[in-house]
Amino acid sequence: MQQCCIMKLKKKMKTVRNTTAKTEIQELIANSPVALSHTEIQSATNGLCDRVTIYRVLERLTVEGLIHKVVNVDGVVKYAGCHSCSEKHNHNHIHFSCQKCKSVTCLEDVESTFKMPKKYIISEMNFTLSGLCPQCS
Amino acid sequence: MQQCCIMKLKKKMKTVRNTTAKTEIQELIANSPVALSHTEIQSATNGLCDRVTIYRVLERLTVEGLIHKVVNVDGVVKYAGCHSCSEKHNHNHIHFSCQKCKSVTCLEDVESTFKMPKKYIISEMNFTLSGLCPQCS
DNA sequence: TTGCAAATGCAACAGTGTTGCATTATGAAA
DNA sequence: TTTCATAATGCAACACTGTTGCATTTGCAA
Repeated sequence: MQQCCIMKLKKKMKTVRNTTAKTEIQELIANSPVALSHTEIQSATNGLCDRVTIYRVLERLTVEGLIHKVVNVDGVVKYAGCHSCSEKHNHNHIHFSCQKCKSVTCLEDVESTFKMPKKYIISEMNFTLSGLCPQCS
Repeated sequence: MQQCCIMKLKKKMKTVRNTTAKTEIQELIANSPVALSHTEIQSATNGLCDRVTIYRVLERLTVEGLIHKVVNVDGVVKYAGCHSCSEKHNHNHIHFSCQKCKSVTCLEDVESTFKMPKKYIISEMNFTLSGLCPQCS
């Protein structure tokens, strides 16, 4: 009886499946030097799957910690691959948004320091700089 | 003749008008301890003016440098009053977004330092921390 | 008080993201 | 290899956010 219940619980565990859409989108983001928006991914995949599927794949990849979700200065949501997150998944680096070519890049080697004097509990950071990237300046 | 031209040029200069909507929205934001979204402003003003007018007033106030436009970690656009910008209008301070009560506050006394090793030209910053505010922690 | 044009209201539109539901297809177990 | 539960997808429809055009209203300077 007890074992029966455990088996039932085990069966309830969600198993992750690898699909064409998921694989291609993940590779696209991983191989891109800049962060990509949903629209950009949709154009790049070119009818690979439905608009909604892209949203759901991006959601899944973000939850699984395989990609970063970055909100731009303009409020545009972009997704970037985890390049230096092999040891520990880390969202807390600075992103740079170019005002000319609209590219968003992760500045994973730039660290920011600041002191919080008040009783705030920090769990997430989104530091975005905006200006001109080396290509456009 | 010369003077005529100058007068014509002067006439072309856009004059700013103070309207009920602009005044009330500006006061609402100035008196709020947290940054407000368009929806929150719409609810607070309660039919004072059209939805579109609020967008246009917010745009105008931002351009005139009377309020700050802040993009949240979630991508939600909020507007905050300029409290310590009397001498010099300054957008480049840290904002804190509470995950519990959803409030966004300006941490104008917290300064951040970082070093940029690459050839980036920085013109704007959007530093947003997310977590629990003193009231919710 | 008059008149220019800044500001508004309304309608319509575009972009982004979500949800429900029927259908497809993945991968583990038989 | 085949079977099958269910994860994942496609489609339609919806909600929310922000924009644009245009006729009308209203602030303010002359």
